[in-house]
Amino acid sequence: MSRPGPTGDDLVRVLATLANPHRLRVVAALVRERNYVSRLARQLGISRALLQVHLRKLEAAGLVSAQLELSEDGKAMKFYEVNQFDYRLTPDAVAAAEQTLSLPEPGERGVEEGSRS
Amino acid sequence: MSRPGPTGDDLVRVLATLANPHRLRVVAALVRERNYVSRLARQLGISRALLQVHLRKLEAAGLVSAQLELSEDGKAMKFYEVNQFDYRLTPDAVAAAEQTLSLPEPGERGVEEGSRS
DNA sequence: AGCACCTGCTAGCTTCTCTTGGCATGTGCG
DNA sequence: CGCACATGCCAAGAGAAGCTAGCAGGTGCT
Repeated sequence: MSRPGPTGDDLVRVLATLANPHRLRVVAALVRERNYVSRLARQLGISRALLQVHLRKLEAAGLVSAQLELSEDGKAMKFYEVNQFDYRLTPDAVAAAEQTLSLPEPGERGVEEGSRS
Repeated sequence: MSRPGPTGDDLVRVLATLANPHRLRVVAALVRERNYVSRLARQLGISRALLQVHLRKLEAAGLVSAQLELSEDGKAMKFYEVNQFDYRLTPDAVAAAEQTLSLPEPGERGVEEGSRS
């Protein structure tokens, strides 16, 4: 129950987002501690530009969220933290999500069978 | 407990594999019915070559498995079916998996802090 | 033989993702 | 002012993924 079941498209987006070592590390790091971009970048050992891209994707997928804050010494820092989420991957869940996928594109198929045998 | 918790790399592989509309449809189709390549391709409306690539990836990720069988009329057909799987995606699960990721690559970070403030 | 169906492989084009490097802005401090 | 640190954006190259088209082999039926 609980989740109304994510849209097929949503699921794909989330999976694609999480299917990356860097983003996995980012999420893990944010789970342990709320953090701001520059610091996070230093800790993870990656460039800010790169981190930002990943954070952007994570945010777009709804996995993390950010809020701009001012440090004591007046600098503006963007803090990120993970959102609560819980996706379950099972054959049935996949089958359910599949039904809410957007257009496969061209013509449909019904039962294109009926020839041999 | 149950699941020993998938390796970070495993998780990434599975997520990357499932993060694709076609593969999601393939899995969904196989959940409903065990099927062989050519027929599945027809039903999904995609080329065999393409389907094979996706099936290969799904198999590599351990999500489906195949077995070669002979139809009554002697033709060799490769049947695919979904494997039982159950991955859970939560912040903590991600944090746990992250620890078993292979080499981030270059130098580690410890506490590269310690400058300002 | 010719046709219908099954399987498998690959060269090659196209498209998307990742990642770097540079540049711009703003604030506080010596 | 110049330095350190924070944010943001973007052009461009490298590499990975997706997809098509074509060819190969094999079996059974008419």
